Amino acid sequence: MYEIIRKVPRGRVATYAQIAALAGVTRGGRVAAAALKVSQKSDRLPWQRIVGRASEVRGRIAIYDPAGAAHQRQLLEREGVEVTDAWTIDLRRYGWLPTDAGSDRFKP
DNA sequence: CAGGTGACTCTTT
DNA sequence: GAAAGAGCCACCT
Repeated sequence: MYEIIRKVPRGRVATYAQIAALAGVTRGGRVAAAALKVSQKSDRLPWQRIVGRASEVRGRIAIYDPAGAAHQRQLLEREGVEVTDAWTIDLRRYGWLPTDAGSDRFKP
């Protein structure tokens, strides 16, 4: 799962459910979230690019801790992702399409 | 084996 | 569209 997360390109974001699905876990949003929660800094993951899915076209920063959320926001903006005042991201503009990185490396 | 949990999300109002 | 509620899945007690 970490390998999949590392494939999300700069300036793009993916949802927890999306990561889980690519890892073979349908409706495993919470699982992906848990995986990130226990990850260590040494894992060098672009964790800031994984967001919750607020609707069909909107992603939302899912960090509850205000400081952590602000941090994620800063990291995203630094790489060109626009985050709204409501802590949401337009997935139509910044959402990652797995085909971008060649999903062929994933074997069911 | 039963029950609880959560950086989630899908469906129904 | 937004707001609730009910699911869901891997893990841990």
